[in-house]
Amino acid sequence: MNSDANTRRKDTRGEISGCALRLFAERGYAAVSMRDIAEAVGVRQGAIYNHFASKQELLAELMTSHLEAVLRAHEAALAGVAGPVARLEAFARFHVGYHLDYPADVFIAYMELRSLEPEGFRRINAMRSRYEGTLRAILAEGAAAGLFSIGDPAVHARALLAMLTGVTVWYREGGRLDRATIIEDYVRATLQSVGLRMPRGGDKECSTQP
Amino acid sequence: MNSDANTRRKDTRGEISGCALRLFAERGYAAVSMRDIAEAVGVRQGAIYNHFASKQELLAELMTSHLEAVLRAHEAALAGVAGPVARLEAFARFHVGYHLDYPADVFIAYMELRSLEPEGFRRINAMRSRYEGTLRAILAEGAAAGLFSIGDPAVHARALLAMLTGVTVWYREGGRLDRATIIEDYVRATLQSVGLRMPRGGDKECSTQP
DNA sequence: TAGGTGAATGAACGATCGTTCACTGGAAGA
DNA sequence: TCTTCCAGTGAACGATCGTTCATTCACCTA
Repeated sequence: MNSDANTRRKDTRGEISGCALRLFAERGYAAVSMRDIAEAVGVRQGAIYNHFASKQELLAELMTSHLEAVLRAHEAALAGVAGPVARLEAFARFHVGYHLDYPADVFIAYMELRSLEPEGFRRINAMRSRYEGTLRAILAEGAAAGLFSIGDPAVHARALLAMLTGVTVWYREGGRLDRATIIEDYVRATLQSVGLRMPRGGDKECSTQP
Repeated sequence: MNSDANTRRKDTRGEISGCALRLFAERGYAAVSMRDIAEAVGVRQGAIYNHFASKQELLAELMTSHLEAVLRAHEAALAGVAGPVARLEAFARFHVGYHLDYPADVFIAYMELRSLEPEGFRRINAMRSRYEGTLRAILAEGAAAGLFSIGDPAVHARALLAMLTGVTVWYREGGRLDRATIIEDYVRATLQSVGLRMPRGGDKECSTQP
């Protein structure tokens, strides 16, 4: 029963993170109290402070670990992919897929930046800028090579990030459309937005067939 | 001095709306207190209740009047415009332009839906759905006519709305790019995203010139 | 000039906020 | 078996929350 004990061993810290993540995403940082989080975990409010120094640190921790995971996964997804077109497609595919898998993490990282106090804001905003910068670089490279037809690369990068991230706002598991279809739609919109035609021929191109 | 008196006559209700709008947009509904709003207006907190029944009603009022204005302006912008391509361009041009003019209103209407209590939520969400529906109809019509190359029209509509609305997140007056340039970039991205090439020839097409 | 009216005040309310802390209980190491 | 020690408790703190209300004030009408 030793491994069982290890498996079942309560991971209060992890549960606090998970519940706080969900609640912050649902209602917003300011609208969630430490008592709400404690109740969701199944402890009293004092217990949280055995694991996190403050509500603010809890938020910063959630955002930091999320952004570190995003940057790691993002670098892995683009590693070895060469050329602006292929890299843009890989970026879009990764971004939407990751956001479908971790909607709450992403939503918080985008929405609650303003809830961070200056120090945490600077650190976490720098990580976000790094991510945005890689997309901007792809777009600038493609435009310089004459492959993309876009206006300002920085504007287009922000436009695409907003579009791709927006999937978290409406997507719900078990809805009308499956994950793969949604990703393909967003990838298509992304590639076409820079003036490309579809990556591959016209399979499943038709939009009106049921 | 009569007209002067009328002109200078204090419009406390209007000032409360304006300050609340700005503060809600900056910090979020839950993070702004009635005392914060009162201080911004220059009155004590009790005075607000002479004009609004509650904080919740104040939020609902802001969102309702904004959405009514958007729907009115949107219908005017699309009136008489025929054909999916022209209508899509008009939609994108209107949406970005309006959002550049009223970023705080728009930001609140998108972000604070979850802060509304059930009744207000239903009413205001219905208005938002109406707006989204007109874009979805344009896309479906264009796809059915074989003009647009898109996946699911509902997905693409949400993708475009997220992209176009995202301009409010980063745009600041007096920045590097002027209003007209930004609008053109977003219009181009929108039209190209459905598989169209640029609306008009190649003037100011180059993306790398300074 | 007297009376009426709507807006602003400022103190107060009960509730809830983030946070602290002396304590308790139970499992791990000696 | 005894000791140690961390995690959890539950009450309490000062502050702040949305809201109320008796009162005061300034202005319009008659």
